[in-house]
Amino acid sequence: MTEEANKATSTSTPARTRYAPSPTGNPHIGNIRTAIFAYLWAKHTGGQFILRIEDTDRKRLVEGSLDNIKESLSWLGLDWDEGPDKGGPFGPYVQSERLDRFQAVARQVIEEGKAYYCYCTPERLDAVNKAKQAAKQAPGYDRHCRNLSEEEKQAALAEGIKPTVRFKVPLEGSTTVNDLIVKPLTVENSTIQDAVILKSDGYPTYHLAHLVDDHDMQVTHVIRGQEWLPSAPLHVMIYQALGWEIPVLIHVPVILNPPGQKGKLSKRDNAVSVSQYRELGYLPEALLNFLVLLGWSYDDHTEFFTKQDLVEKFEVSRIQPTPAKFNIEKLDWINAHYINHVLDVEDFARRCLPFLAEAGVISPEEAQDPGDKWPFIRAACALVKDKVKVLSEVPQEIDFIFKPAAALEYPAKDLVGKNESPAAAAGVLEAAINFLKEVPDEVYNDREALLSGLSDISENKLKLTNRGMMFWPPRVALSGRTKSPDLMAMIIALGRDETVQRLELARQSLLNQS
RNA sequence: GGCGCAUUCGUCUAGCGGCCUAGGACGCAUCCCUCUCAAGGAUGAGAUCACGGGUUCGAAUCCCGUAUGCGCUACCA
Repeated sequence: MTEEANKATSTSTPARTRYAPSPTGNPHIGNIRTAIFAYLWAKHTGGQFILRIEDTDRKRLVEGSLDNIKESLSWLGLDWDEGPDKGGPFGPYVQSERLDRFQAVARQVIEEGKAYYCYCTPERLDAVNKAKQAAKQAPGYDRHCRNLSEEEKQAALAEGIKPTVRFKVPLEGSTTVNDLIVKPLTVENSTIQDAVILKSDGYPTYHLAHLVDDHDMQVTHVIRGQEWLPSAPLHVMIYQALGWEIPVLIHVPVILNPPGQKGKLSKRDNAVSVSQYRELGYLPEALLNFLVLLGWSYDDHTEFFTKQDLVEKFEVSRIQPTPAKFNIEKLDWINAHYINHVLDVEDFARRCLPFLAEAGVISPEEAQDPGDKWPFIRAACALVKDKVKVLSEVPQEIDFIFKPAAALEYPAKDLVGKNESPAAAAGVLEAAINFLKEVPDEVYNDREALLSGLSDISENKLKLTNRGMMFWPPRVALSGRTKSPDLMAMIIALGRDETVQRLELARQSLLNQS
């Protein structure tokens, strides 16, 4: 590692990083991952993470975006130290509220002869582009206004044209961009356009705005998407023109579509926003864990990281320069791991509440405050905690618990299962009913005791050849399905009355059948 | 079209010149556990490190070309 890189990744100086989205809708999961990297690096070094809103394109604003952005970050646990409506020493943190500053900087560079007013109309720009393309030249601005005479300027102003401001790119030499994860990039200055830095409506473009703000807000590491790499040389030139120190640049690769699909992760066939994953039943800790591992690794074997682990172990230099494909199967695995092995029953059940309400299994009021029903709901959720991948699967897995016994619908032949005849299955049910009716509460509510009690009936009383024959009919009778949660757990969760009633109902239907 | 970045099992990755006959994980297959489904445990298939040239005693690791992928080429970010 070079000395410069060493300094850039040093943890002895607190880093100031930022997430600077445009309020143009729900933030894309790829941008969110970039935000995660920026957050982790700031926290790892004991620095600050800044949220800044880049709303300089008035045409693309989408109502409610800011709330979406804030909610996405909050849900994932990415709290920002400075930002809109939170404030901070370098506010405001919304670019449309900083116009004076951008315009002042633009004026300054013009006065220093490093930028100029451009009076070209969109029509002329378009014509120039077309002409260049027809001549098989690279498209771009022809620098027509770069050396306008005083008369020409006056004439344009007299016409009422509102000029833009363009940066005067040096005609000769080359510019080098140093990036922490991508190799140094050197380009000939002659290939760079005189980009617009201030639009005719008085708003800055990204090139000016982000740079001024990063400088003013003392951002030390610019962590952004790789789509910015081609314009990074321009940014370096502007920094140099301004005489400002260039922050450490880190261009993070994009996230690609899953195997089989081409291109960047797109919403056509995939969920691309944090809120979508939330609705699909993914846990924030799992999404965070997964996203971080998409393009970053700690070592050759660690897969699970809490936010705390990540803050401790995250290194920007270990971000992969290669775009990664989004692989939902791994996300599922990670999510299942958190549900099955990290969450406790109480926590899990609480997180299931909104999904149960959404599916109509419980009422919205109960989801808000389950009250007396909480132990029952919790027990129901506990039944499937170890088999579910996402929270949204829970309702369909346990709705049978909430239905009245008579509402369970299933083919009577399912009850027979491994038994030879409906009569045999009915016999099993009868024995189970008799047992469960009479057993004392301590036994009824003890999983192990129930198991041995039923096993005893199977082996000694009914002389069945395997336990499956004993457990199958009650399983179907209680759940109405052939794939169900643990039998003992269902018996306990349903309670004695409901259990016996369901078993009895099933027994009757078998008797009618035979 | 031009410019740029990238390239290790299907996927995410470890690897920063000899420890690599390339390691881990997801997924897949088989087996074990077992009252169904999961979970868990074990085993296995799966990459001549995109391809072709160099450099070197020695290359997945360095250099150059080609191919492929991705990005940029706006008064959008």
